[in-house]
Amino acid sequence: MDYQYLADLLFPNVTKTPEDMEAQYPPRDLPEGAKVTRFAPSPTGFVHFGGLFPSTIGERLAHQSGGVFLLRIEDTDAKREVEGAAVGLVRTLEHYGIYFDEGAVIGEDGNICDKGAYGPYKQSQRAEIYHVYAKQLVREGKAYPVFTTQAELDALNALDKKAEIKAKDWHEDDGAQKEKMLAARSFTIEEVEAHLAANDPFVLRLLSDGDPEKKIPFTDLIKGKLDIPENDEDFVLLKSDGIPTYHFAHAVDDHLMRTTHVIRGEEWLPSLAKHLMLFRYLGFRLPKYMHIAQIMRLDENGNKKKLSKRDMGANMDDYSRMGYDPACVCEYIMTLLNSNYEEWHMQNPDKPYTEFPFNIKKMSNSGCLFDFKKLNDVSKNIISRMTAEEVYRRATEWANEYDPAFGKLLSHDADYATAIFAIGRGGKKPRKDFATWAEVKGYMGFFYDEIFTVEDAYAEQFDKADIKSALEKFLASYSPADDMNAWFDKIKAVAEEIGYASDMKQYKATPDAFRGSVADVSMFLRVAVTGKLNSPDMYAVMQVLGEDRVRARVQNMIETL
RNA sequence: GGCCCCUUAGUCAAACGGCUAAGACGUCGCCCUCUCACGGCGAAGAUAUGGGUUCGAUUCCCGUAGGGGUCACCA
Repeated sequence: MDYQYLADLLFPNVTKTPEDMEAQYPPRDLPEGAKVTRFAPSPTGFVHFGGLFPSTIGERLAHQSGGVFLLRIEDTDAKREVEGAAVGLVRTLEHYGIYFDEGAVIGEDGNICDKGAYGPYKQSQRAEIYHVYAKQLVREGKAYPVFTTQAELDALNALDKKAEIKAKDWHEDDGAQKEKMLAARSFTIEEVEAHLAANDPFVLRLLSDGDPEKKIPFTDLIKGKLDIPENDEDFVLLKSDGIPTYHFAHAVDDHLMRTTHVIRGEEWLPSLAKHLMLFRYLGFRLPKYMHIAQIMRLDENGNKKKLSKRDMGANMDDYSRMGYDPACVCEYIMTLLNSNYEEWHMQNPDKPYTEFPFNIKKMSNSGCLFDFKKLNDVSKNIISRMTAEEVYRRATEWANEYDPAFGKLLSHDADYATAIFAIGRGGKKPRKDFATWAEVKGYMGFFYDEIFTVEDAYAEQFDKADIKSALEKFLASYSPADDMNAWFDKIKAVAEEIGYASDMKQYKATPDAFRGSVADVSMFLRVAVTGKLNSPDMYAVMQVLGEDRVRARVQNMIETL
């Protein structure tokens, strides 16, 4: 067979050569050891929690080494593409502090556009480039066309692929599949000419020379040494619309974009053999690979399952809705990514995670379960270290979007709100009251008369006459000018006046000698003033609330009893 | 089913082949304390399993089991 002739027949318009491509996309001029990484999502929806892992790793490795981190949009499947998804992806990644040096960025018109010399960065715009290499492979007898009629193609597209595959009985189908593949390899130039004349579409398949009995030694940066069986499948390179499959695009793009480290999920491990063959056929130098373990969830039977789109916690936008601060999510991701991160963070509590020396060797090779409890703990710690102003700003931002009524209350008096957030903040042992901005309202909503309420039931467990008399006595002596000790001495005095113990040690030793204790008196005040059974320090609460509100609420309680 | 990956407490995990197998989250108890939160102290809890190699195995090798992934003109 005259492969040069076949190549010209199939790709008459391709005049450029791989050498031209090499000249157009030369090796990058970067310092020794600089890594070029990329995030390459397909624009089929939102950013998945699992997607934040490879992108965080890529970002860290590139920027830590003085390299380049780029975004490539893998939109080779027009059928699955979701309108506007690419823009959404970029915005969400930005929300989590992930920025790209190069690739697809959001332009001034709000649409995706290119930045950098190695583009285009949308695969759908790179058809010409792929065809150069496709033609080269045909010319070398390493790839061949398989024709179908338009009618057959339409029928194929109409099938629900996933459902069809699921129903398939693999071991019975295997042999037939193979025979079909081998049959497709034999064709004549005349047949090709006839098909082309009839305008029949074709796919381009790789002509595999592999033997799966033979194993290729391979080292993955995370998984370690692996033995990969050679690929023996004539897989599709170009689909009938001329757009490449993932495999072909991966080889061409990552070579021409000069990617040094390919970071992707371990679900790609089974197709690695295809990629090894492609890089060999194309004469490309193989990049380093990092196949990262999947994030798992528990299914109803208690088994681990890959965290997938529909699962709780999969959509990164959900975290915003739930009120998780992006900084907290990033922190949690770092703890999962590098096992020594937490130790480092304890030693460097004030440094941002970008200063942490990210280490590929410290990455886990097995999939971990997503743990909200741990996320909450990490979040509480981070928020507890923020200043009151910062907490106010972020909580208000969140509320304005997801709870506008509460957002309005917060915004109405910034100083008041900030004073509330300042309670118990700062110092070595700050309060850790909330892990999400959504919890803020429940914690401090009582400071606002608009949403302040008292559950009647709270007073039921005490003697109403005692409560009333304690509150009245409190009002008689209360002065906002008192310092904390003076304030508490007055509470103790009230306790004694109504026959309650003012000394807790004494009360605990002989509880039967008293009707109650100063703790109970404090509780009367707490219920009256906060409407809750627990609250931050009552002195601090009253100071922030101010005399008018305190008196009004206590008075109201007295009248209600 | 074939192929591939994985396996240390409930979860995340540390341990050049070498002390009583770290630490964090969670759980429970005690202390501190005007309640809560914080903090302090403590407890329970793990090398899936069977063989080998070795003076010695969580670590290396083989088998078994379990879990996961993948097998498209999807990525």
